[in-house]
Amino acid sequence: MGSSIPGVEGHVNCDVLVGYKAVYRVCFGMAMFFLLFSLLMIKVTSSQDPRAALHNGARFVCKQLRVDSYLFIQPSKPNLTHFLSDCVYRSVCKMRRSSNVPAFVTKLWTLVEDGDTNEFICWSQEGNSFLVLDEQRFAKEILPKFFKHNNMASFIRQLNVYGFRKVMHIDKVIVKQEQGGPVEFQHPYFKHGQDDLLENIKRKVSNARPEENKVRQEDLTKILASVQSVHSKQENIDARLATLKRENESLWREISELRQKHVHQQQLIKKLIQFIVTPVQNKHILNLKRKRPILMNGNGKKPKYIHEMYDDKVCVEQSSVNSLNGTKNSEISDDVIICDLTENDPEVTDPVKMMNSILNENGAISQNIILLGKLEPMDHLDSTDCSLEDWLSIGEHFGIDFDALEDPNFSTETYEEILHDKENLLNMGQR
Amino acid sequence: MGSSIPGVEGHVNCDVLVGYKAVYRVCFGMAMFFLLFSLLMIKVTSSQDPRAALHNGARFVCKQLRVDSYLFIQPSKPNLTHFLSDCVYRSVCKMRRSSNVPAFVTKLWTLVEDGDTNEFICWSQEGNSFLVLDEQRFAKEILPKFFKHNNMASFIRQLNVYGFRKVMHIDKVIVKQEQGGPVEFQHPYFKHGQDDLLENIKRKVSNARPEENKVRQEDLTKILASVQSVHSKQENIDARLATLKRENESLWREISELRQKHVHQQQLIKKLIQFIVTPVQNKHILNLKRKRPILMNGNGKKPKYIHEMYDDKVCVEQSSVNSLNGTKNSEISDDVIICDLTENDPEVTDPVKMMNSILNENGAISQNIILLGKLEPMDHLDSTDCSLEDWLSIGEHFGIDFDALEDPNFSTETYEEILHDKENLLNMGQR
Amino acid sequence: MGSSIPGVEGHVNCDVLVGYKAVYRVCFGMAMFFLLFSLLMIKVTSSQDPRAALHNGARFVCKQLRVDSYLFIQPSKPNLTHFLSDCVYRSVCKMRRSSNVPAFVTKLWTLVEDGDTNEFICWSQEGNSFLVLDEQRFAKEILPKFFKHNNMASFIRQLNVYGFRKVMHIDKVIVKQEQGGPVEFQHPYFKHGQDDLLENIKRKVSNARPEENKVRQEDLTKILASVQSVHSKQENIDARLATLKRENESLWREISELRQKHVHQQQLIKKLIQFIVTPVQNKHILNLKRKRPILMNGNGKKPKYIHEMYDDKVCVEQSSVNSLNGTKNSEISDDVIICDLTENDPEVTDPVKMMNSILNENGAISQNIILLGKLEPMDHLDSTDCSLEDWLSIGEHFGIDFDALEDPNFSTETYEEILHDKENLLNMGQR
DNA sequence: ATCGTTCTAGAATATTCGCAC
DNA sequence: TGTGCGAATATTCTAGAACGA
Repeated sequence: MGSSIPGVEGHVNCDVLVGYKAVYRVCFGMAMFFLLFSLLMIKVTSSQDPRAALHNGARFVCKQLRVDSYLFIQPSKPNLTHFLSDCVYRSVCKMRRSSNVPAFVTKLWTLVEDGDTNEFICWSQEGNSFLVLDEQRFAKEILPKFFKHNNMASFIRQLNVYGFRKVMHIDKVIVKQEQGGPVEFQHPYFKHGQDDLLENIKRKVSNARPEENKVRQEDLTKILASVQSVHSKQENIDARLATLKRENESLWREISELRQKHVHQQQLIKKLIQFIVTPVQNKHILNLKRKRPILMNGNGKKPKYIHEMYDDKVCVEQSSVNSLNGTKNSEISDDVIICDLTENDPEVTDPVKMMNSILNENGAISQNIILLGKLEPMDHLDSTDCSLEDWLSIGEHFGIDFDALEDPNFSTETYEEILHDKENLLNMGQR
Repeated sequence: MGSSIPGVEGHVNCDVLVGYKAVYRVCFGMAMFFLLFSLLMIKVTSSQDPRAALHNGARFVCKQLRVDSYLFIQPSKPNLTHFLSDCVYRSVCKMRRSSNVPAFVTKLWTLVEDGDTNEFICWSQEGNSFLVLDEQRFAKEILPKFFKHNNMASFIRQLNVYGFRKVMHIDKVIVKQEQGGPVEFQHPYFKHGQDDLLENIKRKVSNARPEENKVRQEDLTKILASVQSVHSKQENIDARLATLKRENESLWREISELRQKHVHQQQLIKKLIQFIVTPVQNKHILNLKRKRPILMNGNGKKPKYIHEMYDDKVCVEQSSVNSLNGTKNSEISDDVIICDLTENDPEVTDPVKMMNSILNENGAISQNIILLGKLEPMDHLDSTDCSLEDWLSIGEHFGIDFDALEDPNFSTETYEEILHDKENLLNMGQR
Repeated sequence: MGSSIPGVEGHVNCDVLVGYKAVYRVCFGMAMFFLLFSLLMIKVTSSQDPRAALHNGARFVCKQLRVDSYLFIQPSKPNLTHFLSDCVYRSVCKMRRSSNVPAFVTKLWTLVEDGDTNEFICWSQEGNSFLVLDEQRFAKEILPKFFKHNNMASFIRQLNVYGFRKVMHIDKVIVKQEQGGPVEFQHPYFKHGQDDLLENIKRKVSNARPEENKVRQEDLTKILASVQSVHSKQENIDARLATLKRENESLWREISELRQKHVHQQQLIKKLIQFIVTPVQNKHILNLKRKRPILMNGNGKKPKYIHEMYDDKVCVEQSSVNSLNGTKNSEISDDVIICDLTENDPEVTDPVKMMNSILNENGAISQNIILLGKLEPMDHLDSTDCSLEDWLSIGEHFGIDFDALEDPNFSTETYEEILHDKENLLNMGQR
C-alpha cells in the first residue's frame, strides 16, 4: 500500500505512513537540519524485505530505526542513509532468524553484537558478559529503537526475567563514585559469537508463585483429607458414644432391677427367718411337743410337680418380658426408665405378703403356730441331738467346707479391689 | 527563575529549560523547518497556569505538550500554536486518572469523549457504544498517542479483555463490502457522559491464578469452619465421654455393692440352711451313730456322687465361660473378664447342693425324708396332709403364686439373652 | 585522611577523595569550564561539622553538596562557593531537627520544599504530590547531595518503602515518546507545608507480603496444629471409648452373673420355703379339713386383711414411684431412676429387727430361748449345744455378723440419695 | 536493630500471536 | 470469516532479600 506524503518529494511505496512519531534523531549538527525536513516513518510489514523497501523511491533513502516497525525516509543524504541502512539491515536480518528464542534475547544479542552500538552496549573483554557504558544515553537513545520503552529499569527487569545477573566488581564497590559507570550483566548462555546458546535462555516463568502454590495446595489437600477423616472418625465415635450411653442406661435399669430383687430376697429371707424362728417362739410359748414327719408322705411326686410348675411360669413371664421390651416401654425414649417390676406382676410379691400375713401378723402367726403346735409336735425340734456341731461334723464327713459358703473371692473383695481388677484387666487389654 | 536560552529569539520566563529531548513533533511540512530552530521545552511550575505561561514572551508562543511539565515555545506560528495549545489543554483538564479505573478504560473513554478525535472514534447516537470510523488512520495516528502500539488488533484485544463486545449490525453483515466501514463496540458500563460507571469495568483476569487463589481462600475458610466444628463436636463428645465414664464408675460401685449384698444374702441363706438343716442332720448323725448312714443309700456312695455331680457342674460352667469369652481366662483379651467366682471354690455351693440333693432330687428327697421319717418319725412328715401339694393349695387359698418366687425374667435369661435384650433396647433407642 | 588533588592549588585535609563523579553542575557557561576542572568531592565524616571542613584549605572553599557525606571543593570561586555553602547549610540545618521522622522522609521533604531544587524536584500544583522533572539530571546531580547514591531506582525504592505511590497521568501515557518526562509521587502524609504530617510516614516493614503470605501460612499452620490436636484428642477419646465399651461389657457380664446368683438364691429361698413350710401346710390343711380355717382367726377377716395390706403396699409403692419421677411413668425423664422400694415400707424391715432382737441381743435371745425352753421343751433347743446362742457363737466363730443382714446402706438409701451419691462421686472425679 | 542501598522478584497491566467456533 | 479468547511475552510499579553502616 503506497502513501503519498505531502511535503515529501517523491513517493514511498510502503505499507503505512505512521507519521513522525518517535523519530530517532541521532546526533546531527546543522547539516542534519535539512534532513529532518522530510523524515518519515513508514511501517514495514514483516513479509517485506526492509532493504527492498528502502529503495522504493528514487530520491529517498529509508532508514529503519525501530526494528520491525518503522522506517525513516530521508531524501538525498546517502552517507547517513547508508549508515542507517546497514544498521537496520543487520537488526532486521538477525531478528528474522526466528527460532524459539524470545524476542528480548534476540534483540539483546543483536544489540550487543552490533558494533554500531558499541558506544552504548558491548561485550566484555572475556565475551561472556556485556556492558552498558552510558546508562542514560543508552536508555533514551538505544532502547526505544528495540523496545517499546526507554527505561533502563524495564530493560533490567527483562534481563532479570531471563536470568541475567549483574556482575559486581570489587573495584566498583571500592570506588563508590563510579556509580554512573558501566553496568555489566551476564548469563551462562549469553556469550559473544555463540548465538546457538541463546535458545537455552528461558524466561523465568512465575515459578516462585506456583512453587509456593503447589506446596500450599498440597497442604490444603492434606488438611482437607485430615479433617475429613477426623469428621468420619467423629461420626463413628459419636455413634459409639450413643450406644454406650444407651447401654449404660440399660445397665442402670438392670441394676435397679437387681436391687429390687435383692430387696425382695432380703425381705423374703427376713420373713423366712421370722417364719423359722416364730415356731420356736411359739413352741416356747405353747410348749408344743409332738413327733411326726412333715415334709413328705412317701410318694416323691411333689418335686416333679414343682418343677413343671416352674417351667410353665417361665414361659409366661418370658413373654411378659418381651411385651415389656417391645411395646410397653416402646413409647420410649433415650432415657432410662426403671420399671417397677413388682407392679407389673403384683402376684410376684404375694408369697412375701403371705409370709407377711403369716409372719408379720402376730395373731395369725401365733395361730398358725398354735395350730401347728397343737396338731403335731415336730420331731426335729424335739430331737435333742440336733446340734450345729453335729451338722458341722456331717459336713466334715462329706468333705463339705461350710466356711466355703463364704465366697472369699467375693466377700473379701472391696470396691477398690474391683476397680483394681478392672484396671488390671484394662491394662492387659491395652498390651 | 528565568532562563535565557541561547539561539532563541526572545526570552521565556519559565522555570527550567529542560532541553530538546523527546520533543513531540507533529506533522509539519517545509514551513515547520524554521520553527524547529527555536523549539524549546520549558518547564512550567505547578503553581503556574500552563495557559498563562504560554504567552510569557512577546514573540513566542508557548505550547504545552506535556501536561504539568513542558512547553513548546515557538515564535510566530499562531496557527500551529493554537492547535497545539488546544490539544494540550484538553489533555491537561480531562486526564487525571486518580481512581482505580485501569489505564486502558480511562484512555478509551477520553478518546471517545474527546471531540477532536471524533473524526476517528466517537460515541454512537444512543451513547451506549462507540464507533471507530477510520480504522487505519485511527490505528496509525491516534493509537500510538495513547498506547505503545499502533495496531488495531491490540486495541481490540484490550477491548475484549475488558469485556467490550463488538456490535454486529445486520446491514453490515448483509453488505459485506462495507467491511472497511466503522466498527462498533459496547460495554454495559461504558456510556456517554457517565464516567462514574467506568470503575465497574474490570479486566478479565486470566482465570488461572486468581481462580487458584480464590479456591485456596475458600478452602481455607472451609477448612477453618470444618476444624472449628470438629473441635466443638469433640468438646461435646468429651463431655459425654466423661459423663459416661463417671456413670460407669458408679455402675461399678453399684455392682460391687450388689455383689456384697448378694454375698450377705448368700451367707444368710447359708446360715438359714444350716439353721434349718442342722437338726435334721443332727438327727441323721444321731441315727448314723445309732443305726446306719442315711444318705449313703446303704453303700456309702452318695456323698461321692454329690461331689461328682458338683464337679460336673463346675466343668460345664467353666466351659461356658470360656466359650463366652472366646478364650480361656488365662489368656489376655481386650475385654473385661468376669470370673465366675463360684467355680473357683466349688465347695461354696455345697450346702446349696446338699439342699438340692434334699429338695430337688425326688428320689433323694423322698429317700431322705423317708429315711428321716423312718429313722425318726418327724411330725411334719408323718402327717399325710403336710405335702407340698397342700402347701401350694394353701398358696392358692391365699392368692399366693409360689411360682412367682421363681423370677422368670431372671432365671431363664442367659447372658446371650441379656445381650439380645440390650440390642433390642438399643434399637428402640435409635428409633 | 589527606589527599593531594592534582590541579588544585593547595591541599585538602579531608577523609576521602571520592573523585569527580556525580558532580553537581548547575547551569554553567564557558566560564564554568575551568571551575569544573578542579572540583572535588570529599568525604566528610559525620562527626565533623561541615562548615568547619569547608575551610580546611587556605585558598580553597569547601562545599558540602552531599549532605552528611560529600564536599565539593573548588578554588577561588567565592560566589559559587557561597551559594553552595548556603544551600548545604540549609539542608544540614533542616536535617538537624531530628524528630522520629526517618531521615529519608526529612531529606525528601527538604528537597521538595527547597526552592533551590525546584528545577529538578518540586511540589505539584495541588501540593499533595511532588514531581521529579528531569529524572536523569535529578539522579546524577541532586540525589548524591542527599543520599549515598545517584540512582533513581534507589530513590524510588525508598519512596516505595515509605509508602509513596507513583501518580499515573493519562497525558504521560499519551505522549509515549516523552518517557523521559517527569515522574510524580504522592503520599497521604506528604503535603506541601505540612511537615507535622511527616511523622505519620512509616517505613514499610516487610509486612506487606508477609501480610498476605504469612496470614495464609499462619492459617495453614494453625489449621494443621488444630487438626493435629483434634486427631490426638480423638485418639484419646477413642481409647476412652474402647475402655468404656469394655467396661460396659464387663458390667453386663457382672450383672448377668449377679442375676444368675440372684436366681440361685431365689431358687434356694423358694426351696427353703417349700422345705420349711410344707409340713406346716400339711398340718394346716389337715387341720382345715378337720376343724376350721386356721388363718381366719374365726371371723373370716384375715384374707381381707391380707388383701388390704397388699393394696396398701401397692399404693405406697405406686406413690413412691410417682414422687420419684415427679410424674407418672407415662412421662419420660432424662435421668435414670432407681426406685428403692423397701424404703417406702419401713415396716417391711421389722421382721429383720425382730430377728435382731431375737438373734443379736444375747440376753434377750437367751432369755427367749430360755423361755421357750422353759415353756415348751424343744428338742433341738433342749440340747445345750444346739441353741441359738451356740449358733450365734458359731457365727462369731465364723466371723459372721448378723447385723449385716440388715444392710442400712441399702434399705434406707433413697433414690435421691443414690443420685446424690453419684453426683458426689462425679464431682470428686472432676476435681 | 533499624535504616539505606542494591539486586532481584512479584504482580498487574499491556501487547502480540494464534487458535477455535 | 472473523470474533473472542488463551497463552506467552512485555512494560511498569512495587516489594523481597541480602548486606552493610
